[in-house]
Amino acid sequence: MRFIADFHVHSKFSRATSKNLDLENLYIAARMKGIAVVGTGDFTCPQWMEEIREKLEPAEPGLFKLKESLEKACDARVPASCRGKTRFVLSVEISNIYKKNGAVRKNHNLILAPGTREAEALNARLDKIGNLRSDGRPILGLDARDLLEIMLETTDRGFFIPAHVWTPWFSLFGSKSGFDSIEECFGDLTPHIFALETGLSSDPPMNWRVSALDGLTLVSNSDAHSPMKLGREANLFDADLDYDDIVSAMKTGDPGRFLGTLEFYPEEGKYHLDGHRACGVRLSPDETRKLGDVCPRCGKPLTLGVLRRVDDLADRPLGQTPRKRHSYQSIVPLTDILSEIFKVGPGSKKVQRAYMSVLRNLGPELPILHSLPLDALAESGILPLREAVSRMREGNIRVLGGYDGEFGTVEIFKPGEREALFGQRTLFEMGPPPKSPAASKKPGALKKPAAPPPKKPRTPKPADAPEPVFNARQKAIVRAAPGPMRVSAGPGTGKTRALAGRIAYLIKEKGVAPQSILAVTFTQKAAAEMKARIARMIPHLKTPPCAATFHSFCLDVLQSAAKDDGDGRRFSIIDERERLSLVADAAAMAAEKGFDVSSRADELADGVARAKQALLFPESDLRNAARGMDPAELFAVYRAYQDLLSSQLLWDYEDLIFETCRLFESRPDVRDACEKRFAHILVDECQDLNFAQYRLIRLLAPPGKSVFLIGDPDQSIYGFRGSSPGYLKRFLKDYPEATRAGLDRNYRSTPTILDAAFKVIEKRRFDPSAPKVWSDLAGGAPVGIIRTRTEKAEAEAIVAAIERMTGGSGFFSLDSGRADGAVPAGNRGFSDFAVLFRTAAQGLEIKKAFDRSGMPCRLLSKKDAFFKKDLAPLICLFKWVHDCAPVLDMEAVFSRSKSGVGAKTARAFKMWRYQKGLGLSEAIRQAARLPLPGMGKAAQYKLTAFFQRIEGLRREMSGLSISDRLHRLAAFLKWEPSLESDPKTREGFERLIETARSANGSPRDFLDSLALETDSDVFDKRAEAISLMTMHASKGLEFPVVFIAGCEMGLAPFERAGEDEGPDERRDRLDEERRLFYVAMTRAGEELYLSHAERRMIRGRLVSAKRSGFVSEIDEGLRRDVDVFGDKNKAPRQTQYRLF
DNA sequence: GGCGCTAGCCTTTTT
DNA sequence: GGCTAGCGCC
Ligand SMILES: Nc1ncnc2c1ncn2[C@@H]1O[C@H](COP(=O)(O)OP(=O)(O)OP(=O)(O)O)[C@@H](O)[C@H]1O
Repeated sequence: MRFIADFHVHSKFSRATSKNLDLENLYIAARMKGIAVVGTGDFTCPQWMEEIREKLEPAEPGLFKLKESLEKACDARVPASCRGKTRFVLSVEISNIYKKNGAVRKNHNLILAPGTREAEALNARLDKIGNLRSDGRPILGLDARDLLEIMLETTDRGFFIPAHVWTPWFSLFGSKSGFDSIEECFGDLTPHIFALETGLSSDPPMNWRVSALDGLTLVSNSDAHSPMKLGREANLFDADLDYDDIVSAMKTGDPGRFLGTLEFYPEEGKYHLDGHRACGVRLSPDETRKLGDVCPRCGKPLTLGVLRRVDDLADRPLGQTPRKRHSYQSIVPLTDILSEIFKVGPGSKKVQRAYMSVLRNLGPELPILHSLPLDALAESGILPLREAVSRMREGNIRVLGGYDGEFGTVEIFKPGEREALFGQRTLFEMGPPPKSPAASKKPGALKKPAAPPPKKPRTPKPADAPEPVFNARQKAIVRAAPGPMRVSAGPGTGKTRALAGRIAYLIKEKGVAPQSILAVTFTQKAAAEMKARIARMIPHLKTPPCAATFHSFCLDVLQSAAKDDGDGRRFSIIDERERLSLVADAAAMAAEKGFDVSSRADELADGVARAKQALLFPESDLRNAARGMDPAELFAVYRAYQDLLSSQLLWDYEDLIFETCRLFESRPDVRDACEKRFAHILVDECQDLNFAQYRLIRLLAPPGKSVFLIGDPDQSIYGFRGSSPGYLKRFLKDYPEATRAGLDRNYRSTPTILDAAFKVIEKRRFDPSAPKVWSDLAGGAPVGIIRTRTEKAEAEAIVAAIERMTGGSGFFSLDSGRADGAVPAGNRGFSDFAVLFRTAAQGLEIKKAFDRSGMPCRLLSKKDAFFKKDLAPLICLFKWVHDCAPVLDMEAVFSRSKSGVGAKTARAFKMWRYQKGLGLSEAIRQAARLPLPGMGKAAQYKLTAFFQRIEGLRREMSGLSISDRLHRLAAFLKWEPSLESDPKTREGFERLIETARSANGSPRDFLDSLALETDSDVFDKRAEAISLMTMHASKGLEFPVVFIAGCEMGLAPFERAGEDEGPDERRDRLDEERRLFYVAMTRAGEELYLSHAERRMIRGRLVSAKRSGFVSEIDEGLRRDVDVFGDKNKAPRQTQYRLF
C-alpha cells in the first residue's frame, strides 16, 4: 500500500508548541494533509503518554488508531474528500546536550518505538537521567551514543534517527556543536544508524554530496510545532501498514518500499545561507569565505548556514549523486501558494477559506502538491493554482534563502506577473493555463573551492588526559623521601594531584606494594576522586592502594579485628535520624532515673558527638563537651545512649573512630599489625582532622613513619564537628623531624577570581605569612553580582544565565541577534556549572526553577531528610518483621496501622524494655505473659494483640521477594490512599522498590544498601547535569562556572536568631563562615557569580536582607553588577520559536 | 487512653 | 512549609 508518513511531530507538552496539538487535532491535520502514518511525538512525556493510552488503541502491528468514537467526531470536521485511514506510531525527539572530545555537543534524535511497553521501558530508563515532565522534547545531558545504547538495551525493535542533521545549533553535523562524521558521534554503535533526517534546510541533493552518507536512508519529517505544519516534509512508502515493515523499509532503504521524500525547498529553511541577522546581512558560502566568516557590517562572526556546512563536509560537487538514492519532490505548503496568489498572509481568513475549498474539491493537500495530475488542479476553482503547482513541481520558482534564524521566502510569480497572467478579478474563475515564463535562478549557486573544513577553536580539557604533569614544587613533594611530611597549600594548587602523584611515585619508582599504602580523606566523593586519580596515573593495578574515608577505614579495621577474634557479632551503623531518636530515648531514660534533663535532644546529641570526637567516655570530664549544658545531664544521657547502642549492637559514626582508637590502645597486637601493614599513610584535606582522627594517625604513625598530611588551613569548614586546622601545627610539634612544603600556583581559577577570593579571606588567614596563591590563566571576567527581588527570581536568574551560557538548551535558539546581554552567551555543557548555597533548603527552590526549565540538574543533598521521613513507618516495620535493629519508629507503625496503641503505651513499653535491656523479640515474648508497669490492662491487651498481628505478618514474608514484602507491609500500614494522593510518598516508595530490586539479596543487604544510598546511585552516571549543592559539599570540586546563591546577611555568614554565644565563639564561627565562602568562591575556574535576593522566605516568613558583607569586601574593580534579564524583571521565556 | 485538630514554633553545614 | 504540644472529643 502506498502512503505518506511523518514521524517527527510534537505534542502540546513540548515547549513553544501550539496548545491545540492533541491527538484529535493531529489526526485531523493528518487527514487534511493525506498522511496515513503520523508520529505521536513526545512519548517520553508522562502526561502525553496518559492521553495516548486514553485516546488511542492498538491497530495494525506496532501502530495505533484513534478510538472509534473520537475518530467519528474528528471525521466530521474533515472534508469528505480527505477521509481515510490514519495511524499513529509512537515517536519522540530527544535533545542531547553533552561534552565529547572536549567540546559541547548538542543534537536532537528521533526514536520510534513498536509499542507502549517498549516506550514505557525506555521512559523508565530516561526518567533517571533527566526531567521528562517539563518538556515533551526532553533535554538530557546524555551522549547521543549512550542514548542509542540505552534504546538498544531496552528494545531491539526501536528505531533511531538523528534529526535535522545539518541545523547549526542542535544536530549531528551542526556547525555550532556537531560532529564531522557519524562515527565521531556514535563510535562503536555507528552500524545501528540506518537513516538520517535531512531537516528543512537541506534536501537530498545536498546530502548526496557527502559520500559518507551513501547507504543511509534520507528521511524527511515536518518537526511540526502546530497541527497545520504537519507534513511540510514527509516520507513516501509502498509498504505494509505495519511498524516493522515501515522500519525495515527505512533500515534497508529498499526502493520498492521506501519510495522517497517530500521536501521543503531548503532555501526556505531558517539556516540555509550564512549571515548576520542583527545587521540584515545575507551571504552565500562563497561570499562568506571571502569575508573570512565575519560580518562585513559589524565584524562579529557570521552564523554559518547549512549550505556552507554541507559544503565543508562534502566530497562531491553538486549534481554528482550516489548510486543508491531515492527520488524526492520539493513542495511549497499549499497555504503559502495560496497566500501568494491572494497576496495576503498564509494565516489569513481568505487563505484558510481557499485552502478548505481546494481540499473539498481535490482531496488532501500532499497528493495535490505531489502527484495529482495538473489538469485535475483545474477543478480547484482557483485559477492560478494549476500554474503555481506546476512551477513548484518543476522547481521553477524563486526562493530567497533563509539565514541566521530568518526563514527564507518563496516567490512563484514575479512582481506584477500574476496580474499580467490572470488579471485582478479572475482568480476564482476557470481558464486555460497560460504558458510558463522563463525560470528564475535560485540564489547561492553552489560551486565549491577546495577549502579544508574549518578548524574549530576547541581546547581539549586537561582532565581528559592522564595527569603526569607536575611543576617543580609539586615534583619535590611527590618525590620527597619517606618520613613525616606536612604540605600546606591554597586552593587549586594541585594538592590532591600531588598526593595521588606521590602514591604513583611510591609504587612505580620505589617499588612499594600498593596494599601497603593508605590514603584517607573525609568524604566518599573525595575518596572516590582519589581512587580515580590514582587509577589514571597507574592504570591496570591489580590491587589498588587503600583509598578510603576515615569512617570506612575504621569500619574495616573493626570488622576484620572482630573476625580475627572469632567475634561473630555484626554491628549496624545508625544514621542521623536514628541517632537523634536514640538520644531522645536515652534522655527519657536518664530522666526516669531521676536526672534533671532539660536540654533538647539535638543539643544533647551534639554534646555526645563532641565528647566522642574528643575521645571522652561518659565517665570522663565532660565539661568541655557540655558547652552550655549541665555536665551531669550529659553524662547521664551519654551513658544511657551508649547502653542503648551496645545492647542493640549499634554504632554511630563517631563510634567508628572512637572504637578504633580504643581497639588500638587496648590491643597493641592489632595496632602493630595495622601499622606494619600500612607503611605509608597519606591524608588529604587534613585541615579537617579532629582530635580523634588525629589520635588515630598518631597511633598508626610512630616517629619517623612515612606519614603525609596535605591540606589548606584556610579551607577548614568542619569546626562544628570538632575539626581544627590546629592539628596541622600540632603535627609539627609531635613530629619535629617532619618536612614542610607549600604550593602557591593555582591551576584552576583566573587571577580575578583568586584576587576576589583572597580579599574575602585575607584578614582572617590561618597563617598571614603564607604566600598568596597566584595563577596566570587567561581571561579575567570580573565576578558577576546578581541582585533580584525574591529568592524565586534569584533561582530564575541563575537558570536564565545558565541557559544563555549553554547557548540555549532547546526552546530558544541562540541566533546571533540575541547573543548580546550581560551574561556571555556561550557553548558550555551542563557539567560545567555548579550552583552553591549555604543551606540545603535553598537548593529546593533552585531545583524547582531548573525543573521548570527542563535543563538537567542534580541536587546533591542528604538523601534521607527528604524522603526517608515519610517512609519511616514502612522501613521500621520492615526491620521489625525481619528482626533487624534498631526498630525506632514503632509509634508511627502503631498509629498508621490503626492498632489502637497510642504514644503513651508505646512509650511505656519502650522504657520498660530498655530498662530491662531486652531485645525486641524477647520483650514481646515477656509482654505476652507479664503485666507491664505503667500500663493499664486494656492497653496491654491491645499491645499484645498487635504483636500477634505482626507475628502473622512475619510468617507471610517467607517466599516473597523484597519488593513484594514491601508492598505487603505497605498494605498492612494502610498506605495505598497516601500513595495515591501524595506524590512525595509515592516517589519515596518507588525509590524504595527500586533499591529493593537492585539489592536483590537478603533483607539485611537491602537495608544496608538503603543506608548507603547516595544520590549519585539514583542517577545514571552517563548523564551530564548542572550540579546543585551546599558550599560544604563543594569542597575539593571544581567547575568552570560557579554561582553562589543567597549571598545575603543572615545566610552568608549564617546567623541564627537567639543564638547565645560568647564573643570568642562568635568570632570562630564567623571565621569559619568566611572560610566556607572562600572555599565556595575558589571552586570557580573561569566565571563566578554571586547572587542575592532582597527578600526571601525563611521559616515561612518573608525576610529582607542586605547583601552579604563578604561581597562588599571584594574590590569594586573585581566585580560588576549583572542584570540577567535586561530591563524586564522577567525571564525571556517561551520566545516565539519556529522551526529550523 | 486514643485520635484528630489547630496554633504556634522553628529550620546549618556532614561522616 | 513542617512539626509538636495541647486541647477537646470519643
Ligand atoms: N602541574 C599542573 N599542571 C596542570 N594542571 C594542574 C597541575 N597541578 C594541578 N593541576 C590542576 O589544577 C586543578 C586543581 O588541582 P587539585 O584538585 O589537585 O587541587 P587542590 O589543591 O586539591 O584544590 P582544592 O584545595 O581547592 O580542592 C585540577 O584541575 C588539576 O588537574
